[in-house]
Amino acid sequence: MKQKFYITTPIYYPSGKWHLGTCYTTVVCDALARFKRMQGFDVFYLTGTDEHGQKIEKVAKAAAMPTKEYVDMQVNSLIKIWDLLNISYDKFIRTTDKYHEDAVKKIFQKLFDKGDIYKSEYEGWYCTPCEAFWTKTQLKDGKCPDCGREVELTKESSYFFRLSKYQDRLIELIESNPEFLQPKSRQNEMLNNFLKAGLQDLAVSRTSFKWGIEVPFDSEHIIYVWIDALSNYITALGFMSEDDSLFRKFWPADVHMMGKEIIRFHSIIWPALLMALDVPLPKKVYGHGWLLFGSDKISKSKGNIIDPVILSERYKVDAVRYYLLREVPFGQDGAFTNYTFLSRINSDLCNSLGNLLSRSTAMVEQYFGGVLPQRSEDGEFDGQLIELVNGLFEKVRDNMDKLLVPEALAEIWQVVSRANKYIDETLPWVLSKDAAKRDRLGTVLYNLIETLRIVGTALMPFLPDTAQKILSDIGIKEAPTFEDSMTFGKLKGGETITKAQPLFQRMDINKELAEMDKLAEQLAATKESGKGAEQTKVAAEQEPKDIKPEIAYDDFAKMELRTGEVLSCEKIKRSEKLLKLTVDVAGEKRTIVSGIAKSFSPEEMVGKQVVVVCKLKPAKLCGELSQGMILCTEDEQGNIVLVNAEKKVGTGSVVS
RNA sequence: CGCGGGGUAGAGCAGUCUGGUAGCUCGUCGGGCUCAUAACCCGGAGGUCGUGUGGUUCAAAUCCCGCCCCCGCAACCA
Repeated sequence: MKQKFYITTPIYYPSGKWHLGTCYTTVVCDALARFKRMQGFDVFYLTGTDEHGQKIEKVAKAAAMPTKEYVDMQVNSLIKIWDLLNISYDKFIRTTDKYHEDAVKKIFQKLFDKGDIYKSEYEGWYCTPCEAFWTKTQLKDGKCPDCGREVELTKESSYFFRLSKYQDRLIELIESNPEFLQPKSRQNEMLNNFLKAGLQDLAVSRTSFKWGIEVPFDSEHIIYVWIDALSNYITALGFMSEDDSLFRKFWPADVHMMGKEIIRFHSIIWPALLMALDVPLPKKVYGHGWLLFGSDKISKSKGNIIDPVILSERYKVDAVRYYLLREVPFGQDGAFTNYTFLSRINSDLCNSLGNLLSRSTAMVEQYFGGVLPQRSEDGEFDGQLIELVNGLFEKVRDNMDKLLVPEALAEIWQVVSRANKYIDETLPWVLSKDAAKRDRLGTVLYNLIETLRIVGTALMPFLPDTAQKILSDIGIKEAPTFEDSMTFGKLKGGETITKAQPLFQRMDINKELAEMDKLAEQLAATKESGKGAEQTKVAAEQEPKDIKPEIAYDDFAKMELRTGEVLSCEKIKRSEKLLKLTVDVAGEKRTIVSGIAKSFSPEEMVGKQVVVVCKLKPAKLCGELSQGMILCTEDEQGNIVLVNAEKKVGTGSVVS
């Protein structure tokens, strides 16, 4: 019987714009799923969306759309991204799917009947503008951690899950089963911070919003995210439905993959829920690190492009997949920059891999008319190459089994490098000039093409398009099996080979970085003039923290900041957000275009003192040339607030 | 004293458990080659391993102690 393998991504929250980070987990899971399938496992790969909750309700309202329409739109765009990225998921679950909602109700009912859910009161501090409850520990200086305003002690009726009851079993689970929660560093974090500190029962319903699944016996209450979202991993398999054959076949999950920020829910709440339901626990919960989007030190780039669609269309899907799979050390954070992205494409995909394919196939075409010769005369250097190639699959498998995806890829590139070196050692172009060395030449080329076959096969789970192209370039039509790939020497000879077109186009990095800068500027400009403040704010919140590198004082000193006085101000017709200001800075009149129209009328700006960034390269916004920038910040509601000197000072005063 | 991770060449990382020649990728410099996408191959330069001229030891990046700095977590950010 085939062994099964069930792997899941988290379900994603469709409240903002999708970006590269969203793709990371999904691409990693895809490579793992494809690799397992290739080994003959019966694989079920689940991904999906978590669509309920107050925030979705709000965002949809801000976008002036019915809630369901809004999530449909978001989900469609996500599915398009998955199609583009060649994600081979077996099922896409939406928490708004009827079967999921039904199963969640049954789960809730079952836990209630069992006594693991009870009704009580949720005492918390309520922030009226934010419509949010906070616990005492969440408050910042006794005020709302979101907006900083006063909160009032309020009671809300709520259903509670007896999480505390499972505390000891959870501690036992993590302590006695080190495989369950990975990487290991998270185990102590969970144990010390939460489990041993004592678990409190968990509020699992809300009355403050409507967009969700109703508690089956109490329509006032909506089932909160814990039970609604986490249970997707079993409802997707038909748990508590008429047909639960998939559940019986695939559960428990082999891996729940996720970003490190949500391992707490998956290693504490989720197992506890399963314990309460008498369902076996998943085998592994893995919290990977983040892809951070910092500014680009080396290129002084203005912005990193993190839109997966734009990147895939410009540089090919497999370039994006490769970057995600290779660059982020698993279990740690990795930083995305335009520069590291382009470098990876050039050095690994073009120079090493692409060039190997290109030079190898070119020689078969040139020296043997495009027909692969047979292996007939072994020689020096062959042994080392063949040994490395023969060991490749085992190494890749070992790494993949440990979820070490970048390491698995590194092993493949070891072989690619060795093959490039083999060409230099064997000097085929010298052999080609001596008729007596024809058999040896044929063998060298055979060895290269055979190496490419195995490399191409090994790449299938990671870079499906590229692997396919490599294999078809060397005359292989049928998809190879895992078995075939294990051993060197399966090619028969006689295959038709033509000089391959480049797999990836090599780029001039500096030029390309400049292009990316332009692109980033255009994107920023459309964002500026486009959507409403609320949506932009939500999208911004979704993005991970910007980790900026430290700068020297000198770098700071390069900026010239001066105070200025607004002499006149008018709206720019073509834009919702832009105002055109004329500002006096030390007697010099500058035109500055600023995206503050949502918060300021032109009239109220006149006469105000502002801080101006002077030496900024002028930029055209909506056809108007802007010579500088006005410093602003934003409050919690997304209102723009001007940054200013404490007292009125003379115009043109330097800010430092 | 909340818990945890980290500080190693210009950049990103391995090595630390089990002390013994500090390694990998990218970049940089020099050489080789001409099959190939100015790619490929070889070699060099560059590190007092955060710090204390701290302790243990024949020997410390590694073990112990003190200090400094960065980062993550603390009830839904992939």
